[in-house]
Amino acid sequence: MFNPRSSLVLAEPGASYQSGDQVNRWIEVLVDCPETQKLFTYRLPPDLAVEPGDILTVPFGAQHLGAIAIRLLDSPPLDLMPAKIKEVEDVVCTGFFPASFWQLLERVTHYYYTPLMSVVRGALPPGLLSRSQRRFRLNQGLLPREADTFVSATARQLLELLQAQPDKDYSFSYLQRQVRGASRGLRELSKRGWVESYLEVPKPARPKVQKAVTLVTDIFPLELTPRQKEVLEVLRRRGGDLWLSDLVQVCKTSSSTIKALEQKGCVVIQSRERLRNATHSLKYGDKPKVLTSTQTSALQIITGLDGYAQVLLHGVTGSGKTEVYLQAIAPVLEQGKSALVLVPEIGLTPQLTDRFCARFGKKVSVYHSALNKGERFDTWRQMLPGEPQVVIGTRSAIFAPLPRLGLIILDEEHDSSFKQDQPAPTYHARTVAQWRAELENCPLILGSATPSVESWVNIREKGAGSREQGDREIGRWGDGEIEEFGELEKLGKMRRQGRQGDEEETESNSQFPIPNSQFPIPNSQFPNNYYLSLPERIQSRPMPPIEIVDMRQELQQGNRSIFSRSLQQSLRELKEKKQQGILFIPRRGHSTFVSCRSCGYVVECPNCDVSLSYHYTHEGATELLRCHYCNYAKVHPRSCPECGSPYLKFFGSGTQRVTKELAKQFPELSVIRFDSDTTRNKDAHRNLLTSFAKGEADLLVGTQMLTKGLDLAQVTLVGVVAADGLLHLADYRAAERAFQTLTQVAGRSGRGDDPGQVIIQTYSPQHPVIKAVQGYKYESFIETELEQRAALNYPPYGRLILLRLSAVDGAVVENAANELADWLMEASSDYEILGPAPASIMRVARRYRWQILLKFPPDVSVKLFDMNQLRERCPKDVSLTIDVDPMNMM
DNA sequence: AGCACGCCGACT
DNA sequence: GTCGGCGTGCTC
Repeated sequence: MFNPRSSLVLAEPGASYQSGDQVNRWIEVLVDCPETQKLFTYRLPPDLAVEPGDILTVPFGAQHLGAIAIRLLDSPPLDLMPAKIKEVEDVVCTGFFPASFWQLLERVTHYYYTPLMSVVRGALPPGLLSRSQRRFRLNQGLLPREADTFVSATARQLLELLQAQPDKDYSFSYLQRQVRGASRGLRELSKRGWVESYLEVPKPARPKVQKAVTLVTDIFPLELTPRQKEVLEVLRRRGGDLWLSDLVQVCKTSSSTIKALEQKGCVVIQSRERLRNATHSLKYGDKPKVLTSTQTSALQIITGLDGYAQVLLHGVTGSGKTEVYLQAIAPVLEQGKSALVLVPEIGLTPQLTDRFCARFGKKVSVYHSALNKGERFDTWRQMLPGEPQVVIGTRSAIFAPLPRLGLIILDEEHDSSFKQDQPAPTYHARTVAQWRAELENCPLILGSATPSVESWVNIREKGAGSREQGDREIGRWGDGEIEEFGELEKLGKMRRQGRQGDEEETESNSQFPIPNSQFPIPNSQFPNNYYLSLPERIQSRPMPPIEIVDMRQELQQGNRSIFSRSLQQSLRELKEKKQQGILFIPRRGHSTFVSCRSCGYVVECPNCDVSLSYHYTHEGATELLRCHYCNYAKVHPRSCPECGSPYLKFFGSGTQRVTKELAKQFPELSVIRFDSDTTRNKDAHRNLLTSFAKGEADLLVGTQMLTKGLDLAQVTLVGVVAADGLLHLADYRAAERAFQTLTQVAGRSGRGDDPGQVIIQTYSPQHPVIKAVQGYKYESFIETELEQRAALNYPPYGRLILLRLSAVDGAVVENAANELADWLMEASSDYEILGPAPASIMRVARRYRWQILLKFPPDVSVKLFDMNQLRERCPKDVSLTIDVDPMNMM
C-alpha cells in the first residue's frame, strides 16, 4: 500500500534544507568499518538536512561506507586539517528510531561486549548500511582471440570465470574465493588491459516503484474498441485498481492499449510503491474461538496489564496458547498500537503465520532471514510510519522498528534458536525483549509448554529468597551501576575534550538522543511478573500416555533392530487404523558421547558434570575422551567400567539409517523425510507439511525440526528412536534441553479426536529426564535441575561468558588461548576461569577452535573486563568472539 | 574492508 | 640495483 507518510520517513536523496545559516554544518559519525569505533567528522553539504541518528553514506578512504550520524557541530575540530574533511554524501534513512530504540541498541552493546556498529548492523535490514565494492569486468573489445593461450593458469581460470558470467563482471572478493592467487592473475590481466577494475558505488536498498492503473469512471465513452472495453471490464471486476504489469499480463495486451484508455479519460496511470512483502493471506476472516476457563482468565490478566510486565504463559502442548496470543493482540491493534511476535524458526511454523494472517489479514507481516533483500527492506520500512500491525519474525525481529509497540510475545520461549551465537552481537532475543518491553513500557509474554529455567526462576522466584536475582537485569540498569554516560555520549565527550574550551556549545538540538531518557525505567527491584498456567489441553483432551522402552532389554532378548517390538507393533497398526505417525530422531552431529550398549553407562567428566567428548584425530592415534569445558582427558576405555561389556562406543543414529530400516521392515508405510537435507528452500517446509496433513504419507520422519509447533490432528503415534542422543550432550544444559525436546515431540501426538500414544526408546530408562518426561512432571524436574545448577553455579544462579578462539594454526590458537586466560586471571577475580580447552569439534572449516569459559555470580554488575584490551591481547590471526550467556557450548 | 606505505627476498 | 612479495596502519 502506498503510504503518504512514508516519504517523510525515508529521506529523498538530496532533500533540500532551507535554512541559510551556517551553524551545525559539521557532523561526527560512526563509520561502518570493523574495529573502528572512533568518530569521524564530515562537512554537511548546504542542501542536506541531517539529524543525529540518521543513516548516511560517506566517502571513507577510497570507498563509500554506511555511517550513523552521532552529533552535529557548528565548528570544525581544531586538531583536524580542514582540507582533510570530506562531505557527507547522502542520507539513506532518517528519523526512524525513537530514543528508546537507541537505548536498546546501546544496552545490547554493553551487555554483549560488542561494538555499537555491529549491533546496528544486526538491527537493520541487510543492504541499508551500504558499502562500496571492488569489482572486475572483462574488457571484451580488447580481448584477442584465444587470449587464454598467452597467460598464466591463474589468469586463464579468471578469464573463464568472467566469460561464463552474463555481465562478464564479478566482485573481487568472489574471484578471490573462487581462484587461488586471484589478485596476481588479475594484475596480469589488468596490465594487458583485458580486465578493468572499478569501485562500485553502493546502491542502497530502494523502494520498488511500479505503475498502477486506476479506474476513474463508471461511464464508458462510446468510442471504445472491443479490446479497450474488455480491459476496462477486467479492471472493474478486479476492484478497479491493478498494477499495470498485472493488467497487461491478465488481458494479454500491451501498455499502449492502456495508455489509450488514459487518453480517453477512463483510467489514471500513476507510479506507486509496490511492497515486496508477499504475505499470503489465503483465507481471511478467522473468528476468535471460544476460550476455556483457564484461557479466559489468562487473557483477562494479560489484557488488564498496563505498561511493562513479564508474563510467563506456561501451557501444556495443545492447550491453545496461540488463541490466547491472538485475542491478546486484538485489543492492542484497536488501541492503535502494534504487536511483535517472535517465533523460533519461521519456516518451521507456517501454521502459526497462516493463523495470524487468517485472523488479522493484511495487518500481519512476516520478517525473517529467508526473505530476500528487497522483501526485508520493504517489510522493515512499512513498519516505520506507525500503522498498527502485527509483525511475526525470528530473533532479529526483536529490533523491528515499530514505533508504537503495545505487546511483545515470545512463543516457544525456551527455544535455543532465540540465541545468536554466530556473528556478534551474541544476543538472546528473550533478554533483548525484556529490555525492549521495559523501554517501550509494554507487556512481554513468554509462552512455552516447557519454560526455560531462566524464565521459571525469573518469574516464579521473584524476590522470594536469596537467589532471587536470577537473570534480572532490570532493577540494575537504571540505578547508576553502569557508567553514567552511554557509549555514544562517551565518544562524543572524548572527542570534545580533544578540543579546548568549547565544551558547552553543543545544545540539545544537536545531541544524540540516547542520554535523554524519556522512557520510564522501573525503579522497583521486582517488576510486575505474572505466572499464568494452562494445565489442560483444549476440549479436555488427555495428554498422550508415554511408554518408555528399555533398548538394553530389547538387545538382551534378541531384538537387534533399531525399532523395539512395541514400536514395531504400533507402526504396523498405523495403516489399519488410518492414522498418522511421527518418528523423531534426535539430531546427530553433536552426538560425541561414549556409552555402553549393555548397561547404558555414560563416561562423564569428574569436574564438570558433562559427558566426555570423543575426539577423532587421525588413524592410529590414541583415542582420547575429553571435557571441552576444563580440558580433563582420559584414554577411551576398551570396556565398560561399570559392567565390563566391550560394547562401549560413541553414539550416533542417523536419519538415513532409520529411513532405510523403515523401508525394509515396513515397505507398506509411505514416509516423508523432514530434516535439513530435504527442506532447503523457502517453501519446502510448508509443502511437506501440507502434503502430510492431506494424508499423502503415513509417517513423518525427522530431526529437531519436528518439535516446533506442529499441529497435526491426525497424528496419534509419536516414536523417539533413541532418546540417548539428547540425554548425554556434553553441555550443562543437556538435561533441560532433552526434557524440553522430548516433551515437545510427545506433544505432537493426540491433538485431534483420536487419543494419542508416545513411545520413547532409550538405553537409559532410569535417567531422571526420561522419568520426568514420562510423568509430565515439569515442576519436579525443574526443581531438581535448579538444585544441580545452583550447586555448580551454572545459570541461572551464575552467569557464563564463553570466549571462542579460532585460527588456521592449531598451536597459535592454543598459545593465544593460554595467554588470554593468564591475562584474564590477573585482570579480575570476579570470575572463575574454566579452560582453555579445545572445542568439542576441534577443527571446523580448516580452523582450530579453543575456548575459555568464564563463570561468575549473577550479581557482578560492573564490567568484567575491557573488551578492547582483550581484543588487543589477541593476535591478529586468531579470531575471537565473546559469547555472553552461551547456549551452545560446542 | 580497501589501499598506501614500507621493508625484505629473487630477479635484470 | 629494481621489481614485487605481503605485513602494518589509516581512513574525517
